[in-house]
Amino acid sequence: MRPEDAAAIRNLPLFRDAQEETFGDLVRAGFLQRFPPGVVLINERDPADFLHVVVEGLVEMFATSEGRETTISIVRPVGTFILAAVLNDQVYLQSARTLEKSQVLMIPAEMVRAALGTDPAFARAVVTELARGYRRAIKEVKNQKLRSGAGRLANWLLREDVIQGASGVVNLGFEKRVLSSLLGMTPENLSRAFSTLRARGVAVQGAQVRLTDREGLVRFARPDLLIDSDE
Amino acid sequence: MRPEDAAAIRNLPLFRDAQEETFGDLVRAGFLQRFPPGVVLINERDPADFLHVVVEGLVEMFATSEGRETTISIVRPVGTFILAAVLNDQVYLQSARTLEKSQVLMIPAEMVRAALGTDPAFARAVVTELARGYRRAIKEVKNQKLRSGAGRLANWLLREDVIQGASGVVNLGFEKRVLSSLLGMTPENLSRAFSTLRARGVAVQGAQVRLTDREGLVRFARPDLLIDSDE
DNA sequence: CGACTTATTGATGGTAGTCAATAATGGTGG
DNA sequence: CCACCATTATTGACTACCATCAATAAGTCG
Repeated sequence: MRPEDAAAIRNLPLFRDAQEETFGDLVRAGFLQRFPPGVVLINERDPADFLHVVVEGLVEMFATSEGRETTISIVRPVGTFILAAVLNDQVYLQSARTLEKSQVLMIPAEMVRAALGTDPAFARAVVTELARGYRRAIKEVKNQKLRSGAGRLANWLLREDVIQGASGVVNLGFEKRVLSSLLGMTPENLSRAFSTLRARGVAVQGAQVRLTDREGLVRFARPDLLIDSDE
Repeated sequence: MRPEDAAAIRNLPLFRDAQEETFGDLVRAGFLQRFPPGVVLINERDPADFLHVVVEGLVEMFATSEGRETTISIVRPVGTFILAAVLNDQVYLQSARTLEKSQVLMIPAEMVRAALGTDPAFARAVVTELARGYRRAIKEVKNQKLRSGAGRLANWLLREDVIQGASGVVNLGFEKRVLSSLLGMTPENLSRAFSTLRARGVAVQGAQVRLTDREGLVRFARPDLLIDSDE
């Protein structure tokens, strides 16, 4: 692992306050692996063997049931996934696949659970991280139950614009097919939702989306801190 | 508080492994209050001041945005709510109101956070409980995104039947209006979903639902362990 | 370049939301 | 206990949103 990657992981909220020894143990026990795009890293229903940290690339968390599939979230560097399953020693609820060439650190679940007992600061960080994930999931339930497809897209665009520097140009980091699944609609419907937003100053050109009327889009989207904010 | 109530709370996964002292501190610092039906106990957007334990009665967790409202979950005795907001010292994402005459133990958030640091067993239980809540929320996202209204109703009925003793008779514990909101549809649509399920042996009579063709209902509902199971 | 995947657009059907009217239910006060 | 009233539940008609199917266009990658 490159030193700057180790530093980035160390700086994650989950590891920032951990003791040096705890962090060292976890990273030493972990495997850093490289994967090409499109590789399934974990399968729902499998027992949770590793905590995963996306060091580089892009990972899609998705779930299936009865032949249908939906994207739950996108994990960018440096982010972790499936902490909950690891902690309670359960099966994964979600599958994960790489969307790009990616580098993933895999830490044995047993090590994570052990560290919980020996490092109170780490335990506290785990609590914070879990609570954050829980609240994110509740927000997503609200997003799905209280908004239409176009509303979800509009709010996603506004949020993504801020994340990318509020330049008014959003770069979709992945295929529209994936975005549609993340937003809970079909690809066809996403196209139509984009058309609907054209009147609100949303101009799509390939993977680039220009927001030319932020005010108007906000009026339409009606962002809600209790759904769209990070905290 | 009646001794049997204290015992029931002590037996909650969240408190079962806590030290006697921790548990005593928390309960002594708490207020046990009685509320009539329809009282709003907490409001989304308010800072999280208390961890709530439903000792008796029934509490609806719900959320609003832009004039729309949806039920997120129903908390029965003995269950807790809004642990995540309490732990991270944040505002509530959900509101809570009593559906029946209820008795609620309110434990100051500060006490809970303090106990986290002094009682490792309690901290471990908090981690488990948070992970459980997180996974429940992810399952609800899957339920909403992967299933139709009638599918959600069918699976809810099957699950509720098991909870109530698998007698084939489900007693709705609250108004259909609330159930419809919990399942993510309008009351009118819930009525129609019940009609749809009549062909699958679902007979509604007021608050009682008789399942006369469990096999057929299962074939229609296609329950999924990764959505419908408790763990 | 050519084959394959992804994106868009149109046509159509189904699922769900809204509005309105009526029936059933439940709580309250007499 | 009953009558009354307010709320809830159901049903119908209509509309809006979304999924599916199909065809074409646009990218992408070997």
